[in-house]
Amino acid sequence: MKRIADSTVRRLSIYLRFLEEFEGRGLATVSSDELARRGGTTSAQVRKDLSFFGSFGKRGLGYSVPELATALREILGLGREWRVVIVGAGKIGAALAQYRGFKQRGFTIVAAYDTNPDKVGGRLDGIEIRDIARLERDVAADHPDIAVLAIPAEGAQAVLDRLVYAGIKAVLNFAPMSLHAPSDVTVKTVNMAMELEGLSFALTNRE
Amino acid sequence: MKRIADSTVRRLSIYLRFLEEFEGRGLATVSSDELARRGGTTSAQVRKDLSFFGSFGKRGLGYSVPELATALREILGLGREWRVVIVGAGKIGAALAQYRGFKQRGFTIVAAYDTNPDKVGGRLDGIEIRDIARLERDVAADHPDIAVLAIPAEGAQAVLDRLVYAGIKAVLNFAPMSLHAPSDVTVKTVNMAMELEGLSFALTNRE
DNA sequence: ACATGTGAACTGCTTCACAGCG
DNA sequence: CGCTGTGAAGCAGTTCACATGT
Repeated sequence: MKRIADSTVRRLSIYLRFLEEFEGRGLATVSSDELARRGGTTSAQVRKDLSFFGSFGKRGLGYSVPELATALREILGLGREWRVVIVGAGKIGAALAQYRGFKQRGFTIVAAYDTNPDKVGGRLDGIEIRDIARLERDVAADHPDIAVLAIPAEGAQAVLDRLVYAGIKAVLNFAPMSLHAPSDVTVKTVNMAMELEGLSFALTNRE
Repeated sequence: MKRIADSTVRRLSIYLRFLEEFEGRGLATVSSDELARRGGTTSAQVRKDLSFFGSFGKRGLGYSVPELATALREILGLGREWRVVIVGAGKIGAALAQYRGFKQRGFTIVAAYDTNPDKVGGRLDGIEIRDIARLERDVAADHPDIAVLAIPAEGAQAVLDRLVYAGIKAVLNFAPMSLHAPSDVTVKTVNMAMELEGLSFALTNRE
């Protein structure tokens, strides 16, 4: 398959969110223009994004809401359950563990890991907190699909290396750090510090 | 000033993080190549990024670590304190309130807001939780610089509108929602659901 | 008539490659 | 000589505009 831009995938997520809202309201069809207005983009962009994957609309009419929603779920790989482990049972890990958006979209948290002996054996919103020493063994045995890194910057690269070695192919990183991984491993970093500095820059440099 | 790409600003944040690490280790100079390797980019990119703001290096030698760090802090507007309010005292709000990276970089949380009467009057890591009804009045009186939205998707646009009306110019949004604001208001959205779907897509569509 | 699907044009970010300077 | 700073070239993502199908 042709390489798809990151920005395109992100917009597909947005479109899907609106389509689900429309599904809930029982709307039958939607136009690229309507999706664009909601998502803060253009109708041409919407059509181009979809065109990478096929033709989902009817000329003169628009898109069938349920059909397009189904197609997008298929494209985004949301038809199946993804098994997620959270590494780090601190505040961020805890916030993630109880985040309802996970389950809702087919992401099941199967375990959490921490170094702190006081936390190990406890639970995070019902999820077992295990000793991080077991990380490799568990990953090799359970084959989770995605790991979420919710640990301080210092240890992040080392834990990522261990996860990669154990066979993990997708990582969501909350440590404020650039991480390096082989090209067959996808790493997405969410960095609050960076976003705040972006706001600081915007506030400082406007005419 | 010439318009600076978002990607450039994000990389400046990354460079600054490395420079601070180097400062701590007492290194005197660094080359664009070194910064590039650490940050997962190219030396040409590093030099181009910096070139938008001036000439900070010495040919044949590289950059003075403390000088470049100072310059970047200046560029990013980190020389001053930014006053932040958090809207939403749930799990995400709580995780943010105790996040040490804020204070460390000059972002001071001055207040938190919530609708829940059980929470109002309480504290979040020492920060007072106020009734959200006071939002406009407080913003008008205290002039915080940045608002962090840590509330469910449903109410997010309405609260953003109130913040904009009250005069806020920078918002960090954690609600899984596309938000619309006037062009003089900078909104950065951190959307975990979207990132997870990006990972799902990557796992699904690789050859 | 209306809205999609898509080549072509455009815009802007990244990479190249080398002149310039310490 | 080594590394920066920067025009020029290359490339990728966005926008345009219109032919196409209903």
